[in-house]
Amino acid sequence: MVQDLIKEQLSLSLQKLYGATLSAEDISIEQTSDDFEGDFTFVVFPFLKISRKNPEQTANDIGSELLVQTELFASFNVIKGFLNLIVKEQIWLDFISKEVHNSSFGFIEPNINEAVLVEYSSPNTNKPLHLGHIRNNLLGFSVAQILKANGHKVFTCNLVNDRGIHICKSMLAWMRFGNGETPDSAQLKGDHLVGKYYVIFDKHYKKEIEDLIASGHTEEEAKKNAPIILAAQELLLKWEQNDPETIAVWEMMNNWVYAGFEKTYQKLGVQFDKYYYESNTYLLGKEIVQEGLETNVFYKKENQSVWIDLSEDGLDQKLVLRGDGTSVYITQDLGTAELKYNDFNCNRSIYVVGNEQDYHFKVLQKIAQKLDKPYADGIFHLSYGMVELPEGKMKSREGTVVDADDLIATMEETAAETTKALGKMEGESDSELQNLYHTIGMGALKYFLLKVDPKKKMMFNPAESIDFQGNTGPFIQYTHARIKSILRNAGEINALSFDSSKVQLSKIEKNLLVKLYQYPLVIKEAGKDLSPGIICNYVFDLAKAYSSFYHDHQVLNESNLDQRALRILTCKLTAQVIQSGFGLLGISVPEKM
RNA sequence: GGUCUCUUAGCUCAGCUGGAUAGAGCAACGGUUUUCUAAACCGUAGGUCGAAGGUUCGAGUCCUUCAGGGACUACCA
Repeated sequence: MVQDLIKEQLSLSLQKLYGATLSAEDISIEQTSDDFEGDFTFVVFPFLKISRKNPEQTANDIGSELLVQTELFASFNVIKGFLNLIVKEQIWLDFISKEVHNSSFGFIEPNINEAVLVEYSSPNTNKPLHLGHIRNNLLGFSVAQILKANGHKVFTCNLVNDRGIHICKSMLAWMRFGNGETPDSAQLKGDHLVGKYYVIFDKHYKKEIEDLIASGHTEEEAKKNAPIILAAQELLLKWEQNDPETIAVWEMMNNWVYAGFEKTYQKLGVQFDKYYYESNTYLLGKEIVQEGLETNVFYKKENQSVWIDLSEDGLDQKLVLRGDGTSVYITQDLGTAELKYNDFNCNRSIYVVGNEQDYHFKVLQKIAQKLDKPYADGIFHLSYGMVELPEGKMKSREGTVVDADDLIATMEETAAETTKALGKMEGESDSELQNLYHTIGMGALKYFLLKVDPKKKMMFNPAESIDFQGNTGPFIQYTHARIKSILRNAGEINALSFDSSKVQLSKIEKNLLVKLYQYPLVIKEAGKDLSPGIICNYVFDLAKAYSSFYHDHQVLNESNLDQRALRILTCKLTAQVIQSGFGLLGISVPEKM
């Protein structure tokens, strides 16, 4: 990369002028801001102590030295302590000639030794997926792609929370009020049907609480002693005792849900290398608890419950096993962590889980470290913020959720309406159009969710539908479609080349080439931060740079054939990078729209 | 109460390890199409970066305090 060459040269210059012994890695340069002329900027303020001259003089000295020393630069200018370097145009021209034929431009060579496991999605099986789950799924999928692009061997898994009191609630409601209803008989996706009974349960539960309070009980008592919640708890107990009838209902309803989830996953375009089910793994952690007791990492209280004291680490005392010997959440996670390590042997394990569980994962990692687990340091909680609605947080029980399937359908409808209104796709077949609507609708939704920094909570206002203009997925998809249209009309382009001495770069053209040039760095940065948002911002900038270029420059009608070839190749690489970048986000790009 | 986290334009968000005059999109206003897709392009307007101190040649970015939001702090998962 040019940046590296420049740093080396700067290191040499500083050595020569001031006797400074700085390696290239110690030197940082930045992109020159748009308001100034130049490609790269070197800030000299930190070096005034060794130059013992004023900022301008120092920058000029270094600039002059660089010009004699290397062929890289065309010129430089100095403003205050900022040395702006302009590299020779040939650099950019060589770059496009070379990379336009590289189909994996920007990707790092795979390295088998750097295996990473990404766990994401991890739904409960008592209700359908909502907008928050979509964010989780898209993040997990995208992060996995980004890590692959960074050369890691990546596995993905989904830990399904298929057991517990919440499922029993849906089961109980269905057993009491369902009259044998099935997804087929109700004409409802399985996950929605099960979710329906979760809501029914809650309705009855609330009613019973009200009645109890009316008859003189406190709210707390009422919540604990409502007959229906007691019945649900009894059902859980039966489940744990392997009662055949209970297990049968549980399996049936879970299978309904899985069939429903599968459809949603398909629409979202996510998939997993392996599914884990808590019903299979929830007992595993107990062995680890035993192990920790033997090494005195854990201790037992009088009532036989097992704890760990993390107060020295700034955390609290934490229960790891109940007095009756049943496991809690952390027990299961310890077991699952061990299992995942045995299955995949990854030195890094990323958990894509909401930030409400920050504390839980701190505890999990701490415990693993105290137990000297080889995977302890590799545990990483990719914590993302909640999606909030204008009226606050989403709550399934209260019905204030944006349902995943509904939202996807709405996005596709909007895409269809917009496409029809523009009337550019007349004459295409129905199946192609359906595909296109899906591509555009999902493009809008995915981009909308991924462009926000994962760590931050985000706002979604259902009343204002997701935009298709400006900084959006469809705008970038549209940019791609326009390029493809040019390329279709350009004829044979694979053998195309140009003579650099016969072309000239306008400011806009150069800007576009420089943007393309940055793609590999962007992939690295996104990989380091595990942030799809970085890719979004970059691809948007690229699309904008291209749109400017497209508006101001003719491609196919350019009479200078070398210039024409250069522009066609620039178009080609731009389309390639848009497609590649969007691929990292799980968004596809249409040929026409 | 304690721990963590967030606060940038009317709205939704960018702002890389501290660097030049804080940027986009939407919304508002104005302009651009006989020429490769106007889901586009160009422009105008919009800001004490929550507040106050501090560190630094330089702070939206680092530190402290405060204010306001959110999460967590269960023998729930």
